[in-house]
Amino acid sequence: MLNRVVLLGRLTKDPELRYTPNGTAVVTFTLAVDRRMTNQQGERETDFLPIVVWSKLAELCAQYLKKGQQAAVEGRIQVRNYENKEGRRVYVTEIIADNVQFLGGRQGQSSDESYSSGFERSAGFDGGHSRDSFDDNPFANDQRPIDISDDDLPF
Amino acid sequence: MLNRVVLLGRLTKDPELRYTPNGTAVVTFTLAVDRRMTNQQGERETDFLPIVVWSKLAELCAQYLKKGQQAAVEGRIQVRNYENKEGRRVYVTEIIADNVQFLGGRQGQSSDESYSSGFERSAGFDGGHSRDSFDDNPFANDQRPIDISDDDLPF
Amino acid sequence: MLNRVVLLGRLTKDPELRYTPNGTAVVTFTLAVDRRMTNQQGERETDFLPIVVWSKLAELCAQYLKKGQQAAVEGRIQVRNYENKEGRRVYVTEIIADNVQFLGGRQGQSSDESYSSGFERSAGFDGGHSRDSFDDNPFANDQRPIDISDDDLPF
Amino acid sequence: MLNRVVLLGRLTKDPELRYTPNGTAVVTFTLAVDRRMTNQQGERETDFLPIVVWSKLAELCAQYLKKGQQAAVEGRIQVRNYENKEGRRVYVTEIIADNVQFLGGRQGQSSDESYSSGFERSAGFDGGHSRDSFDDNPFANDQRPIDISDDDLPF
DNA sequence: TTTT
DNA sequence: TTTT
Repeated sequence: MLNRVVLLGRLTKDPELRYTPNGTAVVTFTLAVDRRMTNQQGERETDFLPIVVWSKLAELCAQYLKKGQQAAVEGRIQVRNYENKEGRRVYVTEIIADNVQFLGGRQGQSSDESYSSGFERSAGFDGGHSRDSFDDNPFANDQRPIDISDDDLPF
Repeated sequence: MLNRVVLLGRLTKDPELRYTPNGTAVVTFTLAVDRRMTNQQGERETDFLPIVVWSKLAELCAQYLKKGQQAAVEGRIQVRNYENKEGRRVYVTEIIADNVQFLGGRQGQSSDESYSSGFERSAGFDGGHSRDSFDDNPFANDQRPIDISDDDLPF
Repeated sequence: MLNRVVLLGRLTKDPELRYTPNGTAVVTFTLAVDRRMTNQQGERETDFLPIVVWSKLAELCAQYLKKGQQAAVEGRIQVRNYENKEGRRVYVTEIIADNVQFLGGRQGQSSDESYSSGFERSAGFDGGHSRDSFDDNPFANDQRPIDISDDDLPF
Repeated sequence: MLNRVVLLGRLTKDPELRYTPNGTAVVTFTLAVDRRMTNQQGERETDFLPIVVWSKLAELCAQYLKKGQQAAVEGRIQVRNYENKEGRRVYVTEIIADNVQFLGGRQGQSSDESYSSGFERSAGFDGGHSRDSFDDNPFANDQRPIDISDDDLPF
């Protein structure tokens, strides 16, 4: 009915660009959004929110956004679910963006850093964690199998 | 930094009111929000979004909102995580509401229905389902142990 | 860049449907939106916000919305300006809606009331007021000459 | 009831800081927000939206925001009206902000430029225009008499 | 697991 | 100029 989200934060990594079998572009990235209020211990916490962008805008994001850069994201919250290898239904909450504004990157942005973030990514997000443990992590949307169905298209 | 959500939908059940050890009220409910677009099969899908409301507003929600009623909810998206009994970290995405507007209920609202939904609630939300299967469900926020910590307070 | 508005309020009158020379539908109405806080005198004030809707959605609004009904409106703020008959530039702030949700009408809604509001409308909105006094009123968007230009189309 | 706005744009001038008789800070500035769509002539238009910020946040804005800088603004739309010297009621639409995020300034930001924008301001916003013509301009909120009433406080 |  |  009415489902609108506006976020401002920073990319935790370079965006991941993929294509559906039909050739539609999809980009995913995580936006680190600081909370305005500090917690009881006086620390500022951060929410890590998974963003999904489709089509032309996806390609623009892949081209212009990099790890550490600020972005404003507008879209809607959506819940996707799938069955993991243990036969459990896993629910994933994502923001499907229809407007992304690229804001200035971080100050000392060197191409080195960009490269290294590319490397981190190809080396695997998941580090020493087992694949399974991520499957139940709703933010591990970058880990899901490459076969994005064209059913996921939001239009 | 900037994290704003506005939703319009219907309650899937009566809200659940609880209190922290310190006596702060918390209400949780699920909002069924229809998507604007139909999917490839021409069906209109629905997102079920977990809402959390604190303090005075929580008590107003518990008092005035009932299963099936429409509500407009304004707040922010937040991610909570905890360890389930299998030692896995489970992530839960919720909307922490700071403004809830009560819109007209459904037409043929009989007190019977209200009563029965009240009964369901006091009888336990979880019914015949196993505890485990809920633990990895990010929307199963009502299933988490009764001991809501005062650390969860968003102010 | 990013310009998003979400409102919840009531129509002060039936919507006004018009067509551009090209045949595109435009609907305008005013949404009465109560403020959450009361003022220093303890009164609850209301903002009267001019809404503009184009195309198919305009026709749906004209068909389903009536004076007194609640609506949720999503869109963007826009400023239009024109020259009045005294040669002064007049600025008008409006919300260009791209999503309107029709919420329940007022309780005792009789067809009589609908009829009478329809009558008021066809009898002329402007009543005994002079044309001039409206021209400098930014909310008098319904008073502007019937010749809506196709340049006003937001797409 | 529900009235939420989120904007992303650039300051057209340095913010104007003033104080109510009671000593509460108010800052006003205009945010230039580009439209996403170009018009029929293929030009990208811009909306100039008047922002008002109160209290502590006002002082932070005065301190950190400068002409040309990007800001994300969250708040609500409000309509104020007053009588101009000709006895006409003038309506002013403003965004009352309750969250302002300071984003990177423009590239070559020299203190010179800041100074010059300060100068422009003290020289008068109004340039060669007559006072009267501004009075009917809803964006001329910086021109209104210095006597901001404490009644304008939004809390 | 779900609302109309 | 206004809605409940």
